Amino acid sequence: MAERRGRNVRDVRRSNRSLLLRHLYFHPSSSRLDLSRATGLSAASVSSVVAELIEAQVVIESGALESDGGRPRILLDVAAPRFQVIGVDVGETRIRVERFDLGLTELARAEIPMPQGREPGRCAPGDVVAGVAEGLAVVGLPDPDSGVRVLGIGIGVPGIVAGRPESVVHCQTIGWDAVPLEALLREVTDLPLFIDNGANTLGQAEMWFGAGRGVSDTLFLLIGSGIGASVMLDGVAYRGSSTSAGEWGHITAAIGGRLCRCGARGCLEAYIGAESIIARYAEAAPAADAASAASEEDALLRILAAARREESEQGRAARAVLAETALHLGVSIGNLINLFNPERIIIGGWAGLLLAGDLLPGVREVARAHALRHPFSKAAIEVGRLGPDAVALGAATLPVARFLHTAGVGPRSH
Amino acid sequence: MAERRGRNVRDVRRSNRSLLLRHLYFHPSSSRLDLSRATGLSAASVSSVVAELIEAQVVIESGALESDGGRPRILLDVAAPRFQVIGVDVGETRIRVERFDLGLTELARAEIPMPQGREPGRCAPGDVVAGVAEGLAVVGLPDPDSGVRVLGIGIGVPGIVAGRPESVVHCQTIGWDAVPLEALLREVTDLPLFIDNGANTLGQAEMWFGAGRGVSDTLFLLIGSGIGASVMLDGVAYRGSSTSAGEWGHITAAIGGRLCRCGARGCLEAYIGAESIIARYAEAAPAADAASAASEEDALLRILAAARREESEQGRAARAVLAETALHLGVSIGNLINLFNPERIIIGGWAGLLLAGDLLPGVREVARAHALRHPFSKAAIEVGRLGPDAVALGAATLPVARFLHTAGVGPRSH
DNA sequence: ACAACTTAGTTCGTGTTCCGATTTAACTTC
DNA sequence: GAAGTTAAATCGGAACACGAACTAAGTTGT
Repeated sequence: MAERRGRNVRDVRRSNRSLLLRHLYFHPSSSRLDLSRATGLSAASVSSVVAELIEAQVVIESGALESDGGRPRILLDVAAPRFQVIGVDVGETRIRVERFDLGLTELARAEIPMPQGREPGRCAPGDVVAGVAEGLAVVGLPDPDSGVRVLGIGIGVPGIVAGRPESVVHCQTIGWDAVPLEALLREVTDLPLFIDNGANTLGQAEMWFGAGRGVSDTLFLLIGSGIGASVMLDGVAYRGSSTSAGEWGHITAAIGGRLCRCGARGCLEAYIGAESIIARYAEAAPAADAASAASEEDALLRILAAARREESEQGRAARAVLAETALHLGVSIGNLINLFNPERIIIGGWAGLLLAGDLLPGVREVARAHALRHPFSKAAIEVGRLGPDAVALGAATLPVARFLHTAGVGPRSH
Repeated sequence: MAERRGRNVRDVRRSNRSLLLRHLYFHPSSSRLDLSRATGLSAASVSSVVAELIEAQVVIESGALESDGGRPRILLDVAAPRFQVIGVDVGETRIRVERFDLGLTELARAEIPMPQGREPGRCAPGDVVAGVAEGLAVVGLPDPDSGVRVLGIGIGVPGIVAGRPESVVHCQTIGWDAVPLEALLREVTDLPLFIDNGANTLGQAEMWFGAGRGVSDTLFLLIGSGIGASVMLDGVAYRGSSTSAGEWGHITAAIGGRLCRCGARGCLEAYIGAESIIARYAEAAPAADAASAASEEDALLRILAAARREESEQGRAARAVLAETALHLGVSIGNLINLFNPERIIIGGWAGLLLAGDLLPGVREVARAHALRHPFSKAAIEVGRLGPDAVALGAATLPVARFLHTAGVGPRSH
């Protein structure tokens, strides 16, 4: 128990350097005095650490503020253009690769469709690696002579990421069992790799730039074709003892209930995921036109539209299916509130964003009825702000987070 | 985000002092060299810090090890007899108060029955305060001239403990809403108070001295008349944003299901708690003798015995009720494994310990069938080792934990 | 126009702290 | 009793944050 190592006097500097850099990253254009006040460090210490960061070209003086009666403040900023990161979103149907600068301004992007194998929803690890390699080639790298350093590649995948130090990916729904993705990808790149669950990376993006800003205990619910969740405790993703925490999709919502694509019965995903909503509607209203939809997104939009048509048979069927979805989502959110006592619950994913418009009030009410009063009153249930395409953005935050943590003195080739 | 304060060079000393003291507490009779090796601190630093702790009379030299060819090791120990703590278990039917030394060796105990009010299961806050005061008087305090310092009183209560800095207790089942227990108790004692949920304190006891030793991510499930849980992440209780995390009893196990004593329908407690088991058996086998049992414990024992009688009507009813209980417990454990990815799940509480003998294999199997393969394979489902009476012991760990954290330099009257 | 303010940032001396090297302490073994 | 061995203490050096004093770079008032 409590086997943390003893602290060194140099750890103090490391910790303070990282603290100042993080503050500067999330509060751009601060002066040294701002930093001093925000962190509690003395002005002398801030001066000293900032000088070091400027010396290392991690921070730059970016201007000065108009004076109001004294010496003007010199504004500091992270030297965002000098560092770049790459974010990858491995989806079941396509791979998206984006290149960003340190400030996560997008510089280039590529989208590679996945070859659909014999069985739908199954993709070979080799195809994913090839797709990532192709995407990396398209987005390119900065000119090696420019002095720009690429910090690493963050990758969001639709499965459980386990194993240390080499990441291994499990995903029952697409048939991956202990795929050594990190080792496979190392064949196509030398850059540091940061692999995480896609729900986690999307949640991370919302924490940094979306509905989770400044909140520490947050649950991010990703509702797409299937569903997943990311548990953010104390501002960072909680991973559990073997990095698979937050597997929300396959908790049992109804014993002996509907068959799920994972093979079990009564999984929550079989009531909330878009695939299941579409299937349930097709069962309830066989004559409906949803089957002819071009995509899942299109099909879900048609169901939402049908639900608004008062008198038709299909309207009744659509309303029943959506009501069942809202009921299960609300109950599950109530349960999560009791278990985790979060400050905020964020609903995201492409289906979640589509559904939230019509369903959110009902979901809130069901959650209220099924949660204890006290924790419910502290939990805000909100909709994600970033859209479903932020998985790559969130993945790119992973190398950035490492950089901020090490304050640029990590393993560098310098 | 990340608004931690800057670190000081004196924080290093504080942190190392606490680290060494904690190590010494959990690994008694270590030498300075043992400490150095275990913490990574240099021998010089260990010497210096230990000298300080000895000077402060927090640590003593307690002997020497036989030499094996060189200077013998001097053994160090925490000066346990110089410090005492008090643990209180506030139950629905009785209050237990125990006095311990720092090593949590019991020195005195008292058990005060609670006056049963008009409605069963409702107890007035005033009665609790009076009961605690009476218990404190019985266990007494050390002689003021002895130099023994009492670090504080830890209190485990059956409800949600919220509020800072003054603890306020909510409990829907016994009718407490925002009871300012800390303020009320301050009327009867001047000692520092540490109030927490009883499931948390019992879980804490298991973490320090029972089935959770050395494990960091653990869920402790308390099954008594009602049920509760304690979520231990990274070795300490996770409390959520407003300290009510782990409210496992009133998550919804079946939508529109059995009526729970909290007023909602389908709560897990209505399927797993001893009160519900007894009620369900009484419904299924009205002729049974369980109703005449002297206590809930007695009633549950009779149901377990009935279930073992092959051919009787009552045996079938008992088996059906217990099977339903095992099913819901297993499903819920499977869900918790998916969500939290714990290293260990510990079943405790008086009813949990009684049930585990017969039900555990079935519960494990159900959990396996309802959890994802990967996280299930990492989670051990075990039975608590400390018995149900360790709530007071666990409560007493709270002031001890604070003492170890501050290494004896906290707010002292010295 | 120039002194008097005002605010931002730097420099410097001081006190803590950990650490490596060396020394001292306390044994055993030959 | 000399040599060897292991444990612990001591000492000087380096890293660090901090407070106080100081410098820099403006505005304001007369």
